[in-house]
Amino acid sequence: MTRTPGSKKAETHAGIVKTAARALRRSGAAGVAVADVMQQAGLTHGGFYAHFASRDAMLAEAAEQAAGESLASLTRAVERRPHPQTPLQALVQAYLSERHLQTPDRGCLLAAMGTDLQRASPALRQVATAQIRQMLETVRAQLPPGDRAERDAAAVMTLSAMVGAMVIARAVDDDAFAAQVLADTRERLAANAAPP
Amino acid sequence: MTRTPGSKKAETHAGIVKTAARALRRSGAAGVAVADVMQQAGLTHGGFYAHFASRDAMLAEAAEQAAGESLASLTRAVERRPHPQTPLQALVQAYLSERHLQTPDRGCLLAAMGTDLQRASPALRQVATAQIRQMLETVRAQLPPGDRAERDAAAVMTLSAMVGAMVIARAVDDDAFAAQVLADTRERLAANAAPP
DNA sequence: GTCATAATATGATGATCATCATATTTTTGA
DNA sequence: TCAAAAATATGATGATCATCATATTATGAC
Repeated sequence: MTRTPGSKKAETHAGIVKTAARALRRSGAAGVAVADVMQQAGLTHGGFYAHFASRDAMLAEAAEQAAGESLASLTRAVERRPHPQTPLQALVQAYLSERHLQTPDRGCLLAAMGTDLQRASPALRQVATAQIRQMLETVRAQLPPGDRAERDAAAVMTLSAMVGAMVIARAVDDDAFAAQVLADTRERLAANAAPP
Repeated sequence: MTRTPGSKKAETHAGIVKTAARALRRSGAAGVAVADVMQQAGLTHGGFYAHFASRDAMLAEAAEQAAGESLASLTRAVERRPHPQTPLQALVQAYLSERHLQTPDRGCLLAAMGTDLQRASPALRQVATAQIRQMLETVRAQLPPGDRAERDAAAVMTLSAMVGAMVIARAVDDDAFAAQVLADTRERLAANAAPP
């Protein structure tokens, strides 16, 4: 009835979701093929519907996994920041880094497939909405003090700029231009955060 | 040999491109089907390859059309701004408007399918890169004076925030939240632009 | 070790889609 | 008006893909 102890199914399921979370960021929502994900997870396509009600359901789980991973990675970057850096600087630098630019499949879901969400299934959008709220909360927690509305607005603007800059940097076919977009946005966000 | 005067082919071609420019923003790069575009343009699918070497080639032309349309619309908004508004305010308000939120197929290409570009054909990326440079130039032209590097950086940050905010606002499944994201970003960008 | 059952694999099925070959219609120059 | 050329339509073809039906294999209780 409930899950037998020692059952392997949950592990297999989690493996598929992890694989799908990478695929979703590498290929976008429309680019994820059920059979490909199963193969990359070391399985064949047939067992898929023993794990998910539909491809959409898998994508929703994958999105949650992906967003969780990248939020954890940002939090880690803030915790392990080198001494002179403020928490906000650490967060912004980690997000707008060369490393993040080059590894979409390990990074932020929004930067990888954010524009697919406006066309996505309700389940996927719901997951994404919750994750966006969490990201905003994480950014807000690093901001200097101020009244509530002001901090909220600053968090929204900061997250928007981070996401937009990464979308643009990944879109262009000129590496130097991409690097400049990231550098300029990092610099201006830092300037905003610390007005001396 | 060259185009006969009075030939209708160029008009038909332009019509297909215009239709495709809408479809590209409505459905994303992966969602545009050749036969659908042709039908929406009032034609059948068979003639397609008399107009384009491939689907990719059509998408590249469509992207150029789309970006041109939306840049023109932004420029118009700046020119026709009501009196007390600065040019930058007019631009930001037009971009981060409820109207733009609701009509992706008439708006900014980046907000509609920006995250597809990292996976797009070289031809499409090249068009997109050129259009991003033009958008940056347009933003820069509205900024208050300052040295060159400073204005460039401010333009990059402003465009990034505009694009990111629209991507986020369209992604979420909560209208009030979406409106708040736009409002907060508008407010903070205005504050940045006019530091008294 | 054996058997019931859970988990996974094999192998369709029908739909969608880009592309192309060929036929038909429209246009144009005389 | 009429035929050559241009433009568009009709109708494959083969590929990809989500989903499902059925067969096979692995697992754990006894």
